[in-house]
Amino acid sequence: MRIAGTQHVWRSIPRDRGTICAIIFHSETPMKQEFRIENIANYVGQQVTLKGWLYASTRKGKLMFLRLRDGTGICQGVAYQPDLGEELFETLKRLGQESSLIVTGTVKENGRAPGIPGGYEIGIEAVEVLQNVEEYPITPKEHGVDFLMDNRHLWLRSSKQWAVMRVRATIKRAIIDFFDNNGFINIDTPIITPAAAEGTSTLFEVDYFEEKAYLAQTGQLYNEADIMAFGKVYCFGPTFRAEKSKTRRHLAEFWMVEPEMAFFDLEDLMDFEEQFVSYVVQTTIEKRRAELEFLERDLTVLENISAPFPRISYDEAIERIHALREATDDPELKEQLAIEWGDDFGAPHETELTKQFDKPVFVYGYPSQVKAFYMEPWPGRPEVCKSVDLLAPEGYGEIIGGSERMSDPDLLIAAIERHELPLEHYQWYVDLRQYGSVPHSGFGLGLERTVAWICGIEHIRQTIAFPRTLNRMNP
RNA sequence: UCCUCGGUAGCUCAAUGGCAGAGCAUGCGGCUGUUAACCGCAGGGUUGUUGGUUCGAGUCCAACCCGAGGAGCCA
Repeated sequence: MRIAGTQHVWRSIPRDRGTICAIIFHSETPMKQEFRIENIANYVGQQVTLKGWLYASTRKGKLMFLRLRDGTGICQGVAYQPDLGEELFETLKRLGQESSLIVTGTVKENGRAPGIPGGYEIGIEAVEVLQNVEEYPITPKEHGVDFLMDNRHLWLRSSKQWAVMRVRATIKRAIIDFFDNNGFINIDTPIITPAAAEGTSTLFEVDYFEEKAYLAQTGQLYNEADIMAFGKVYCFGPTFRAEKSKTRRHLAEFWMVEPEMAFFDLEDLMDFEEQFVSYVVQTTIEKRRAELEFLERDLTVLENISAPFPRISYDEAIERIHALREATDDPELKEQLAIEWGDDFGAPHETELTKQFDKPVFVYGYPSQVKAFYMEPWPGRPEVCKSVDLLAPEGYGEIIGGSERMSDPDLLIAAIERHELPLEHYQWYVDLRQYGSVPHSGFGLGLERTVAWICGIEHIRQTIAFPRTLNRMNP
């Protein structure tokens, strides 16, 4: 992990008296200072060189406005024919959208100038055209989803998609920082696994040297082994679900961060989760305000996200949904909200429930029958488990699922048998309860759902560069 | 897997069963403060596929293909 403004350079040293060593060099200026649009405010009055692409252009006679991208932002370039000369101005006039170019000019402050961040423009003095583009498919007009997804490799250049990916990267970084700064160690868990880890979802099958194997749906079970060695761990990687699900919050391949903590009970887990989510949201607002504002996200809603979050039991949630169902006059909603104790929540239940809160809400103590086999039973209520989901507000639904894990080996074996899972594949997992078992808890947070919520965007497919959905694997 | 909607120019969409259209994009021309600019001219079509009804099908019927929204399932 690189820290801002620093760089670690590994230089291997030749063998010297039988030892191999390495020296870490530390420097304040990792790279030659290059102009970047995101830092344009620091360059007012200076001549800069912008290496990038033409995002859009418009002109009015001998005056021309070019919207330029360099990967870090968008800024306006202004070209005036009498200053530039006829030949260069003609060249600019003929540039198509997404032409690659190197522009030299002087930065000026101007409130009228659009961009991210806006308010600055470059008075163009010279241009080197690397490639002039004839006809770029994505025009600055409306397009359909199918077309845009077919052109996802180009769509990523569009400013909204670009802004979402910038926010995503920051969220991911904030997640990693939070764990690294709170005593966690990052351990990678396997992607190829011999059996369904949770026994609850459909998996992608792969051929593993002529033996059946599956793409991982979670790293959690391995995390449980890891905490007995390291105390607190997290894994953060791709996760695969083969459900033929077709909704705005489902991907076949998505990224999940899963922390696991030894000597942690359900109460500790909720305390920890609300600190974690608050940190991620506040850090993202701080570092990506321009992008979130460009996405027209209501930041007052996000600024309110701080611990503590409301906590309700599954029993209370069911009562609230029953009351909502009584109160509504909409027959369709009445139908959708039908639920009995013991059922899992569907999307409409979560949506209506979370509308009652302006922060994420914990729902704890789900019926064991709707949850994975490894969750600790509630003391005195064996039909309920020590699970907790965190539901995001504004209808974004479950972003975290977690629980206290079973710590008793006999209970665990019984649960594995009850779920008809192959015990031989779980023997190592049972071992963890036989050699120094401790109470422990953990959770999984879906990165894309979190990005969708923080960015305030409709569909999860726009929160990952190249989404894998039921009907799409290309590009 | 189920329900609903859609597929016409590169893109977004029109077209009572009767000549295949517009805007954007592209090319050419005009304009000194544009924000998806504006004005004029030009080129651009196997109407998703197959079959059927009809004097005549983009339009009606059937099957299939592809996509979208939702449900279930899931984080």
